[in-house]
Amino acid sequence: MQRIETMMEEEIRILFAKTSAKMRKDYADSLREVNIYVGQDHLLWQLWRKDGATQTELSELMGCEPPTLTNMVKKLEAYGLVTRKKDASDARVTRVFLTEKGSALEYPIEEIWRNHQKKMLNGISEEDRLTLKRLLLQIDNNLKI
Amino acid sequence: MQRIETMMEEEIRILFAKTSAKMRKDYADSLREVNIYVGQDHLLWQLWRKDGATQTELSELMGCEPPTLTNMVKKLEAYGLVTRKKDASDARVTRVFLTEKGSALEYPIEEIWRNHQKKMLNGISEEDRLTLKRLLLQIDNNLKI
DNA sequence: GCAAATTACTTAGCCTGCTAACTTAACCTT
DNA sequence: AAGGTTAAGTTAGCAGGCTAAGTAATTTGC
Repeated sequence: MQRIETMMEEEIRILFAKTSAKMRKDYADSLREVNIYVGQDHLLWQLWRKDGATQTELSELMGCEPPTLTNMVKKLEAYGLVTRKKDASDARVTRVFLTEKGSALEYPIEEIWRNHQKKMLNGISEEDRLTLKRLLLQIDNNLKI
Repeated sequence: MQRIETMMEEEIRILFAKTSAKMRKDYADSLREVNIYVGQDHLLWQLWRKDGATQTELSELMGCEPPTLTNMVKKLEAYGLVTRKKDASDARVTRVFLTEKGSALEYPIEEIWRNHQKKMLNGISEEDRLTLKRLLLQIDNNLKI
């Protein structure tokens, strides 16, 4: 009994890691069409919702550490998708703005999202989707602290 | 209607990415206790099951690309956890073996796994665990090809 | 039996992502 | 107003992970 449960937990852990890695890989392939890497779309998404956000705001929204954001912004700046401007009222703060090229990616990337979601959730009922969502939230919550 | 479904899919996609990133992070913290990085435990695990596996076998079992494996093995070799030996019958093949230090990590790392699984699945019923497993398998399968 | 194709692995060069340690600017606090 | 603390970013250095291109050994196919 105990043995079976332990085995199942192991399988879930491994399955979870395996599935999320595969999702990421599959997604990376799609994003290559628009010359973007996984994670960068997330940053752009935040800017589509709030252009001119500060780097601290962005790293909090994205759930990543400040150095990760610094690097990513630098790269997107090198690609010509965003620009950085120092905040007028607080010289410590840097705000990130979309360029025209960065804004133009919104629709193509949303299209990639839609396709990816459709592919990933194919054949899964509405009820199961709700359950999956609930379980993910619970796991997410279990990992707090 | 359509709008709601689209939003939910977006949330699942984002939630999934968020939760798996958090799992990885939380897990990385635990593994730091034994001076190991996420992914390296997976390689060691394969060797505990099959010491002396070839690199191609390992990269297939782990679902990663050969260069990823080359790098990881190199690092574990530098740490003194594994050694590499050329195969006698086929000079192209490299086999990976555990050192004593590498074997010794089996129990501590299994303990970390158990704790992590317990924490992650806390409060989730047996039925829900089965559902989660089924959904993960389905998503995994959807992403094939 | 020898050239061509395949296999196993490596190298180089990107990327995300992390921690630790640092800089600079702003804010308290006495 | 000087000195310490906090806050926002950066730099350096290390991981995993990828693709593209290269090397060397083994098969295959004529």
